[in-house]
Amino acid sequence: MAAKRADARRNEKALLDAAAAVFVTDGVDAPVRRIAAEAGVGMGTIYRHFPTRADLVVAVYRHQIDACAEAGPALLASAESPFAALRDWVDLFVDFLVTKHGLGAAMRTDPEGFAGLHGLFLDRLLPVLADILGAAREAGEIRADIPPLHLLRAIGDICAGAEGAGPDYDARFAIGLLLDGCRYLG
Amino acid sequence: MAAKRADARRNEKALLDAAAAVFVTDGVDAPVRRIAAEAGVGMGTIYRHFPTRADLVVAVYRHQIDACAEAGPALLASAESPFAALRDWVDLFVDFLVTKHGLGAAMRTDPEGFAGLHGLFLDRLLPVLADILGAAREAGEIRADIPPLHLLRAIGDICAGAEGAGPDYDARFAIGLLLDGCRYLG
DNA sequence: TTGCCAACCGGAACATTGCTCCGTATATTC
DNA sequence: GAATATACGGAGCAATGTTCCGGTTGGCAA
Repeated sequence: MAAKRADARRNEKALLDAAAAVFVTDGVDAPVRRIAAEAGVGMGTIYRHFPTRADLVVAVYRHQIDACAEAGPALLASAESPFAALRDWVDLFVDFLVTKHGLGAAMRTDPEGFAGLHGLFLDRLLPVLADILGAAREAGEIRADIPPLHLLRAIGDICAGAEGAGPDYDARFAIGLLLDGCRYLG
Repeated sequence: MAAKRADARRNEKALLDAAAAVFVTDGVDAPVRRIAAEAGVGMGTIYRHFPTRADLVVAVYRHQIDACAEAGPALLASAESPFAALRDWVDLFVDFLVTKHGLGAAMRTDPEGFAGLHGLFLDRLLPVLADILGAAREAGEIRADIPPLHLLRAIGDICAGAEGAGPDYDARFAIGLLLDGCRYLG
């Protein structure tokens, strides 16, 4: 594992910065050429560093996902109850998602390509949500049969769909409904 | 309003049939050329009859949406309770959505273009859902503050996201959670 | 410091796809 | 059967993803 050349490292960082900026304004579907231009590099360079668009997306968002994951235990410790912690953490997750224009649609259009990002979500966030759900279940606040995967996906899908839904629609209401559904004991 | 020429009518029907077939196999994002080829017409013809892809999609799915809308009152009359009718009708809606590969992603990628389809959903389905929700509310089965639009969108988004989610994920579970959330009284 | 080579870069070139435009063909009418 | 309006087909343009290779440069050895 030889060290990369200095120009390679420089270009990689330039690409990450450029991609982060362009993703915010143009969404994750932004043309490759635009990202390359923003970074001041050629087409070849972007494909050499990030063979697929998903590789670039993963690299850009990885630390944000990590931050969300790491906030879980703290919320569980500080919140009034496990269910309150669940609400807080879901809020955090939603905050992350709503700024990612087109991410959901992109992941749906090209599921194979985004397997890496999908895996990142599952590896980092699913255990955190599972812990919080477990605590809430033990406290008797929610039903026993809520699979964390189902809750996580549904929240992600609702956020993805909320984009550009007009001002009279609030994704958080539907997500609140979902969480209330977890507490419906029948 | 002069009558269309015979060949024009024939081609329009050929296009609708071809589009319906191609949408099932390749999704609503299928290349225009493929649909034109399947119908045995040229590029110009498809764009003359259906200026935008959404026009074609709307034409293909309109009667399916109508059928779903018209089933609402019957379900409300025959089901055990308004909430049971709600569940039945949502099942119908989900059945419709899960076979429309890529529809959700397409509507998200190009919200303006699919305004027509979106309007169709709102015009035809929203009143039906509103009626059912109203009956359930009057029966005291659900909360009073559930906006039909929010429920409809959330269901659509979850279905859209469920596509290609792997065998260990069931969109209907999350949707059941959503409906249970409607009955959580607090 | 200088020279060499592997690593890296840039962008031209190709493939796919959405969409338009116009010369040609045909249905309809008289 | 001729005239006319309508419709058709597909070539062509633009945007974008992706690959490939000749040229360039950073890092190391002498």
